[in-house]
Amino acid sequence: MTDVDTALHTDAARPSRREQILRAAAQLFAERGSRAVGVDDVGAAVGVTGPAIYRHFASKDAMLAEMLLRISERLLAGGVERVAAAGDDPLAQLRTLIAFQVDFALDNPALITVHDRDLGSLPDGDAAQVRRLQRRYVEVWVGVLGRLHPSADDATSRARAHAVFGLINSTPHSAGRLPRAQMAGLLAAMAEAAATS
Amino acid sequence: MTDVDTALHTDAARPSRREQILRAAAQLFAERGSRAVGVDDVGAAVGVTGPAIYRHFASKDAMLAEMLLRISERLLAGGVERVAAAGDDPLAQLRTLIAFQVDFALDNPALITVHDRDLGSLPDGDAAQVRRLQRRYVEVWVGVLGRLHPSADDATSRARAHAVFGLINSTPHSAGRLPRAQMAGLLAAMAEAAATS
DNA sequence: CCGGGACGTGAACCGTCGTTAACATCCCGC
DNA sequence: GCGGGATGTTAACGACGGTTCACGTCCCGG
Repeated sequence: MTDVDTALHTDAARPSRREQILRAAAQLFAERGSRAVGVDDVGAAVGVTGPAIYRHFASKDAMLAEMLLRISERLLAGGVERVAAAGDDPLAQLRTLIAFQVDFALDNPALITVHDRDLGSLPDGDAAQVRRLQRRYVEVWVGVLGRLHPSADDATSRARAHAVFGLINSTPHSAGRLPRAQMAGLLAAMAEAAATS
Repeated sequence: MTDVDTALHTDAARPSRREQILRAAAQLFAERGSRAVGVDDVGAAVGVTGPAIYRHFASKDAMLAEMLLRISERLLAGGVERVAAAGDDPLAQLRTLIAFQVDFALDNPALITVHDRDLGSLPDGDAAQVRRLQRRYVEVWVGVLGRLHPSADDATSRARAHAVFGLINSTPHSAGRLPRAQMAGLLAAMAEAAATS
């Protein structure tokens, strides 16, 4: 299909418009919150007027939806892949999961912020889909944490997982103040200590 | 001053209106985000029409401002007080800080959520004041963490503090699934492990 | 008992913002 | 080189939401 061709061309090859828009929007949404950012602001950020956006997205909500869906999919896919590649040792799996999440959080503090702040301003359908993906990602962690703490029930493992997410996803609050490598090491060490405690 | 008298009377004695409104607003803001909540919604939540709110608050922003200021002040005051009461041992200080923050996070998940999601939708002046209070609270933690890790610089301690906040403040994401005492124990243990790692 | 302040109400005002419409422009393939 | 699709622009529409207004009611102190 020419559809797919075009899509591949525009989406991947050149980082063109649509992608620029998504990136700029992510930045703005993270800074001010999606509801506080106007279509005109997003347009201006890529050197275009507001309504021009509707050539690339059906609506503002659709923009936010695609953004959140991508993040959730990336996290889930990455998590599954890392765990699978880590062999059978739960501790090794935990370490690779932590490293993965830390990298993501350091590379995309803006996405982290938007991800859990603006989920609520999403149309019900999309919100549900994002939540499904999030839940599956959490379950990956729950599995690993469960094997690491055989006596703990799933509810405890889930709470532990959320706590570790909170720890690692603190990057938007403490960003840039520390060299990346140092920050990565610190977060990884803290996360592992917390997860195995 | 009659001012103070009245304030004390209305604010403390009876949990009347103004207070009801603040509580209801906190709940709604936490669920949907302050910008997605209309004045009418807040009014309806306390059995009153929208405009009635302007008998108690100068504006919607003023409501949010008072909410965030109170939280920040409560945290700072509580933190300072606990540390002072804990003697000289940095580990004892850390433990009491953690217990304090865990209690707060478990008692007020809604406030936690609003606190760092809606700070951005605050008039510049109020936002700055809230940030000042936050900073001072963080500094309390930084002091303790610094004494606990003598070789670490302040930037590291600050990052550590934010990470621990993220860990403990994960309560809105994993609320209610675990009995409170169990959740408190889990979070405290994880936080201590992370902070001392 | 009566005058005023606290508290509410419904209606109207007005700015903001997402979205659409009508109209250009540019460029690529036939 | 010509027609059409992709991409933008400006202007306008319509809804929503914060805020104000004019008007009631209730109650309490002199």
